[in-house]
Amino acid sequence: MDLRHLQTFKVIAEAGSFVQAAERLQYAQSTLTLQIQQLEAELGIELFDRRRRKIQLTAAGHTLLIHTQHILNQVEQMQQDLSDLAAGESGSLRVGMIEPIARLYLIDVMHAFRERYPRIRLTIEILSTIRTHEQLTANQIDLGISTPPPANVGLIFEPILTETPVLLLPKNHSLQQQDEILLSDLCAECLLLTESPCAYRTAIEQAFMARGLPLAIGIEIGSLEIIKQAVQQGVGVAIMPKIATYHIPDDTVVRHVKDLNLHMPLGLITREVPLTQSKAVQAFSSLFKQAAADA
DNA sequence: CCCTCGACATTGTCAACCTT
DNA sequence: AAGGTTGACAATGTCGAGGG
Repeated sequence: MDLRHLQTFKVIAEAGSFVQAAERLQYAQSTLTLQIQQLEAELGIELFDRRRRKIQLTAAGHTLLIHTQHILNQVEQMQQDLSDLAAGESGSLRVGMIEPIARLYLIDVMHAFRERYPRIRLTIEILSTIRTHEQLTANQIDLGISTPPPANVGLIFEPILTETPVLLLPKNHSLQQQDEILLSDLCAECLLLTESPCAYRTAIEQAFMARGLPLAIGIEIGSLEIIKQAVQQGVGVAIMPKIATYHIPDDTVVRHVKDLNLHMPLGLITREVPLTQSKAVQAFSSLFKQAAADA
C-alpha cells in the first residue's frame, strides 16, 4: 500500500470531489482515479459511491478514512521526531565522567543543557577513568570527560583544563609541620591512590620511578571521596588531583609536593567515528567547555 | 463529473563492471 | 571478496484528450 494513495484518498474524502482534490494535490484528475482504483483493487472493496453526481464515502471508505488519518498523523510525527533527532533537538545523550569534574561543573552544565535541550534525555554516569574509556569504546556512552585515553583505541581527546596533583594529609600529621614536602618523604607513608591503570596514577608512579624511589601503595580505592574520608580518619595520606580538593573533610589539609610537578590534561573524549547524536554531543561539549572557562 | 486510453517521464531492478 | 557505479530494461506514475 502506497502512502501517497492514502494521502490522495484522504484529500478526496475531505473535498468530496476528485476534481477539487486534484486541484489541491496538483495532480491530473485521472491520476486520482487511477490511485483510488488501485487502492480499491488492493483492498478488494469500493471506497466511494460514484453513482450520484456528488461522490460519497462507502462504509468501507469511512472506516479507511479513520485509519488513514491515524496513519498519516503517525507518519508526520515520525518525520518530526527524526528531523529533531538529526538536528540534535531530541533523543538521548549518555555522558560518563570522573567524580571531581562532575562535582565542580556538572550541576551548572546540566541546568544549562536542560534549559536549551529539554527534549533530549540526558544520562550521566560517574565513572573511573578506565571505565570512561571502556564504555566509550563499547558505545555504552556517547561522551566521556576524564584524563586522556590510551593511543590507538579509536578515541579522540580534546583538553579543556590542566590538573596538578596535591597531597591530602590529616591535620595533625607530622609532615604538616615541614616547610616543604618531597616525594621521598612519602615512601614511608601509607599512600592511598586511585585504582590502576589510570593515567593520573601512572604519571605518579613514573614520578617516583624517575627519582629511583619505591612507591609503597597502602590501599587502592576507586572513589576519591572515600580516599578523602580515609585520610580524615588517619588511614594514610593521599595524592589526588587538585580539582578534587576544593571540598575536603574537616581535619584534613592540602599541601604541595615540591618535586611532583605533573600537569595532567583533563578533557572531552569522543569516538573517532561518532555513531549517533553527534549534535547533542557537540552541544553538551560546548556547554562543558564554557563552564570550565568561566570557573 | 468521472473513467479510459495512449504517450511520456520517473523510478526501481538487475547484471556487468570497477574500485578498494 | 565486498561494496559501489553504471547502463539497459521493466514497472509505475503522470498527463492531456476524449467519451459516457
